[in-house]
Amino acid sequence: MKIEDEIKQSKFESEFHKLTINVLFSGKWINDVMNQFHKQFDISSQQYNVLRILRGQYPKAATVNLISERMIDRMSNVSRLIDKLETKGLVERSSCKNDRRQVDIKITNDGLQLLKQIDVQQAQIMEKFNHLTTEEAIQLNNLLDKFRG
Amino acid sequence: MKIEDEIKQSKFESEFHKLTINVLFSGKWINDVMNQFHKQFDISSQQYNVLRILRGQYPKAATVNLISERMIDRMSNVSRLIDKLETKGLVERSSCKNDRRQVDIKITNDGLQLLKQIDVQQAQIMEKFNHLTTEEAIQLNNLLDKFRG
DNA sequence: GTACATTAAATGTATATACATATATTTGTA
DNA sequence: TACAAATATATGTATATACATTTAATGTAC
Repeated sequence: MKIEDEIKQSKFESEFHKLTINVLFSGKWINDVMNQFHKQFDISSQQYNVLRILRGQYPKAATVNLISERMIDRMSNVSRLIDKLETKGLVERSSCKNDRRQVDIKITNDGLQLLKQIDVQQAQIMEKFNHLTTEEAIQLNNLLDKFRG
Repeated sequence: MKIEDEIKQSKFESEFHKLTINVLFSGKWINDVMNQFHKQFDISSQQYNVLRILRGQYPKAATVNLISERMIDRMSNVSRLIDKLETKGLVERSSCKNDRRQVDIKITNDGLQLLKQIDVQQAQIMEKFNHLTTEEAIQLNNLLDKFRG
């Protein structure tokens, strides 16, 4: 569906103005899709993002800082996200020996299990959302990178 | 900057998975840029979006429903956004004669003035952010529309 | 070693958001 | 007409987010 129709606006000041709105809208759209999907697993998309980062480090631990740097949403409050995940038993904290300011965060077996469970369904659902060829996806990735400068 | 570097992730499951993250990231990125910019005018990007919609209708009034349909972020609580704008004297509410359930919302002169003031600076700033040719912008708009399906 | 700046993480707080529910009005229909 | 269903907006509430501040540990200059 064209962005003009999505937000019922027929005219834009320029192709670039339209693009700004299109990027904003598409970001929110995919964010909603993901949030909706993750809800059934009782985690937010941000929490999912943290779990993915921790699995990427596994079996090494990660620090709050490392997680922040790799998150899609930089503004997130990682400490409190970790609180939530810790309460659910999906991650565990332990103080870092080398630098006692830091906190080592590791994904638990339960966390890894949950991700595995999500992976399967996510792959299926993402299939349905993929309306682009690989060529087009590459092109879109490159244009978005260039858009941000 | 490539998305790989933005979130320090070198590998993605597929070009499409990377794309999902790229769209999410780019949306949040432009959202942050806009929020930061609008802050100096003491309004949020959502409030700005509402003002733009109201200017588009001017001198006609708009209803809460019409605004909702045209907003970039559909999930917004338009009633409370209008509260904020009304307090600042940028919009005014009046009950609709034809249908007393509806509320007529109109941008005030102060609201129009503020938008005019924002327009000038926004155009300048957006210039700096435009790293694409018109051809590329058109292409990116089309690919995003196709991405959402 | 002491003093001061820097860094890592956590916390406080105000505002924003998501989602359910309430209130008022209108519409459709028996 | 009466009464249920639908619609438009507003409100209640729990959670999330943005941003400033705090606490603790480390690094650095003297």
